[in-house]
Amino acid sequence: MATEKLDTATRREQIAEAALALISEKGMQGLAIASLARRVGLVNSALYRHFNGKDEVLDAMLDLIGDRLMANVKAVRRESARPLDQLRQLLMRHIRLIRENQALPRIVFSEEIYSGKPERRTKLFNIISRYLTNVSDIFSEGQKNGTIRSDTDPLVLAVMFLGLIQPAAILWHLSNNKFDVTKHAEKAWGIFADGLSR
Amino acid sequence: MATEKLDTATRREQIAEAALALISEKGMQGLAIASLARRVGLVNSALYRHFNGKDEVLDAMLDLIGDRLMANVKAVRRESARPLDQLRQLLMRHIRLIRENQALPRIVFSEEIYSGKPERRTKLFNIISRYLTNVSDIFSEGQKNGTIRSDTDPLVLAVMFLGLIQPAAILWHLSNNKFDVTKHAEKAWGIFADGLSR
Amino acid sequence: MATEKLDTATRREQIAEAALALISEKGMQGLAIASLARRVGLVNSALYRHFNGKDEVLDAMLDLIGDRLMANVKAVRRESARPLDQLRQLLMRHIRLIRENQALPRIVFSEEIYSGKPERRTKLFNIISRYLTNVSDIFSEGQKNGTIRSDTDPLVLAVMFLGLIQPAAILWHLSNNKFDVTKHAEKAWGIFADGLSR
Amino acid sequence: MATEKLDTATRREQIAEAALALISEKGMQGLAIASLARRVGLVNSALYRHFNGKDEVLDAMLDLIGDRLMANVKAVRRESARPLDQLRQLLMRHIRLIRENQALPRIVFSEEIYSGKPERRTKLFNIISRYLTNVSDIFSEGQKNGTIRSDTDPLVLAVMFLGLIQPAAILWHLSNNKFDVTKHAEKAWGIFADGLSR
DNA sequence: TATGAATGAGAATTCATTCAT
DNA sequence: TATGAATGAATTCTCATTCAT
Repeated sequence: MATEKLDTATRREQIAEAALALISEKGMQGLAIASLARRVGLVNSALYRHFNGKDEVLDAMLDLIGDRLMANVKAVRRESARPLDQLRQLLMRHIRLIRENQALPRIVFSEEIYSGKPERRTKLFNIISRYLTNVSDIFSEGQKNGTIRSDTDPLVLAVMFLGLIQPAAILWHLSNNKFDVTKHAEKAWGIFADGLSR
Repeated sequence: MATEKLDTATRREQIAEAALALISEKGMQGLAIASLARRVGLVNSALYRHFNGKDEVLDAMLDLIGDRLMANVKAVRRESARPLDQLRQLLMRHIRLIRENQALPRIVFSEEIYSGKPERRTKLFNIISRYLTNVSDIFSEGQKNGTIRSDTDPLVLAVMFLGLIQPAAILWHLSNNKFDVTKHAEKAWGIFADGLSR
Repeated sequence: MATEKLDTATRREQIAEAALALISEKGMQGLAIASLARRVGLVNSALYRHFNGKDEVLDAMLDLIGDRLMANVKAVRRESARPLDQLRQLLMRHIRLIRENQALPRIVFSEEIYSGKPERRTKLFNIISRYLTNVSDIFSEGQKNGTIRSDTDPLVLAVMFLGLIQPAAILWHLSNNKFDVTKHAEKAWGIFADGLSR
Repeated sequence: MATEKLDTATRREQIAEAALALISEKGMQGLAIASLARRVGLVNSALYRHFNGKDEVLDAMLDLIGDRLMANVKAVRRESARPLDQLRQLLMRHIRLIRENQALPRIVFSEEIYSGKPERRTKLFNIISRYLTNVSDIFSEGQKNGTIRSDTDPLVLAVMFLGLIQPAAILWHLSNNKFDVTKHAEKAWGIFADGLSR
C-alpha cells in the first residue's frame, strides 16, 4: 500500500539480509517467501520482481555470508601484524559472527541449501574453501616467520581452526545459549596453540 | 499389498532406522511420513499404528543416534586399555559413523527437529552431553595416568575432540565426498595429541 | 487380551448402548468405530464380527431409541387413566430421556444419519411417526372423553407436543445446561393445555 | 483456470453462503474445505486467502444466519402493526427460511460446530438468544395492548413460538419434504393463539 | 514496481474397513 | 470370538509460484 518503490539492486540486498535475519530467528523453516517479503515490507508476489525464485534468494544469501567471512579476514589482517594474533582475533570475530547470526551454521547444514540444486552445494563449498584458503595463508605466514611449526599442511590447520568453534557453537545452540562459546574458544585456542608451536 | 505383517516393536526399529537413512540421503526435507512409510514397505497411514505421529518418530530416531554414539564409546573402551589409543579409535569410529550416516550433522542443526517441541532440543543436548561426558572420562583417565596434560578441563578437551571431525565432515559433505575426512582426522589428531602432552 | 468372549447378541446390545452413550458425551463426531470398540472392551476390528459396518451400528442405535420412546408411552399409559395427565407425564419423561441422553436430538439432526443411506432417514421417520401416532392416540382419547377440544387433528397436537420440548432442549444444550428445560416445559404445558380445552 | 478474480469481501460472502447451501444439501459432513472452494469456483488452497481456516468460515456462516433471522424480525415489524399479525408472519418467514435453508437446524445440533471451540457454542447461543429476545418483544407489546394474555413470561412464549415450527421442520426433512410444514404451522398457530388470548 | 487473487503440489493426520492369525 | 497390522480415501492446511491489473 504505502510501500515505497525501490530499485531492484536495493531490494535484492534488503531481501538477502532479511533472509539471513529470518533464518537466525526462526530457522530454515521460517524462511518462507511470504515472511521474507513481509519483512521487507513487500507482498508475496512482489518479491518475484527482484528474484526469480527462492533459489535465487538463497544464492544471494550465500554470497552475503561469503562477504562477511572475508570481511573478517581482512579486518584481522589489518589490525595486527603477527599471524598468531591474527588467528586469535579471527577466532573471536568468527564467534561473534555466529552469535549474531545463527543462520550461518544452520545454513551450512540445511539441506534446503542442497536439495534440487547441486550447484548450490558447490557454491557453498567454494565460499568455505575461499575462507579456508585465507585462513591457511595466515598459518603459512606463521610458518615462514617461525612462529608456527612447519611440518604440517596449513590447510589442515585451517580446518582445525574451524573445529575450535564449531562444536562449541552447536552446544551453545542446543543449550539455549547457556554454553559459553567464548570461554571454550579461549581455552581451546590455548591448547591448539601449544600444539602449533611444537 | 503383499506387505508382510510385522509387530510394532520391529516396525518401530525399522522406521527409526529408515528415518535416519532417509535424512542421510535427502535431508530433513526428505523425511516425510509418506516416504518413510514407503521405505519400510508400508503405506502412509500404516505408520500411525506404530508411532503416534512424526514427533514420536523423531524422538525414536534421536534415541537411535544416542545408542550408536554410546556403542562406539563402549567398543573402544573394550578394545584398548590406553586412553590415547581409545580416543584415536573413537575418532575413527565417529568418522565412520558420520560417513555412513550423514543424518547426524544434519539433524543437529536442523531446527525442524525442535520447532514446536523445545523438549526435543533438550533431548538432543542431553544425548550429546552424555557422549561428551564419556569422552571426557577417557581424557580424565589419561590425565590420571600421566599421558595427558593435567592443566586442562577434560570437558574442554572432549569438545575439541568433536572439533577434530566436524568441520572436516562438512567439507566432505559439501565436496561431494571428495574431501578425505580420514586423512584430515589423522593429521589433526597428531597435532592435537602434541598439544595434549604439553 | 483379557477380553471376555461374548456372543453376538450380547455384543450388539452393548455396542448400541455404547454408541448412544458415546454420542451423548462427545457428539456424533465422537462416534468413531475405534472409540466405540474400546468402550465395550474390544478392539477396532473385533466390532466387525458383530456388525457389518458403522451403518449397521447406527441402525441398531436407532432401534434402541425407538424402544425407549415407546417404553415411555407405555409407562404413562399404565400410570394414569386421564389423557391430560398421561400427556403431562410423558412430557416430563421425554425431558428426562433427553437430559440423560443428549444423543437423541443430536442424532435426529445429524446428517451422519442420512448421508449415504436414504433408508435410514426413512427408518428414523418411522420411529418418530410411531411415537407421534401413539401420542396422538392419547389426544384422541381426550377428545372422545371431552377433555380436549375436538376440532383439531390429534396428529397436529402430537407434533405440537414435541414442540413444547424441542427448542427448550436446544437452549439447554447451547447454554451449557443452564437453561431450565423442566421449568419451561411446565409453563409451556400450561399455556398449551389452555389452548387444548378451547 | 478461467476463474474470475474477486475481492476478499465478495469471496467471504460467497463462501459463507456456499457453506450454508452445502450444509443444507449434504449436511455438516459435506462441508469440506475442498467442496466449499469448488462450489464458489475456487481451488482448495485459494480459500485460505479469504479465511484463515475452517473455523473462520463457520463463524462467518453463523453470522450470516444471525443476520437472516434478524432481517426477518425487522421485516415483519415493518409490514404489520399488530403483534399477533407480526408473529404469524414471522412464523411463515421462519418456515420459508428453514425450507430454503435446511442448514439451520443441522447446524444448531451439530457439535462439529463446537468441537474444539467452545466459544462458538456461546456465539450460536447468543444469536438465538437475540432472536428470542426480539420475538419476546413482540409478545410483550401484545400483552401491553391487551391482545395477548399478560400472565405469562413473554420469553416462554417466544421459545414456544419456535416450538411451533421445529418438530415440523424435522418431519418435513425426514419425510423427504412430504410433510407439509406450512399447513401444520397454520393449524398449530391457531391452537397456540387460542392459548394466548386466555 | 507492487498488489491481490488464484493455483497446484504436497504435507500430516484420521478413520472405516479388510485380512491373516 | 478377538487381535494386530495394513489399507485407502478423505481432510485440513502450507507454500512457492503465476498472472492480471
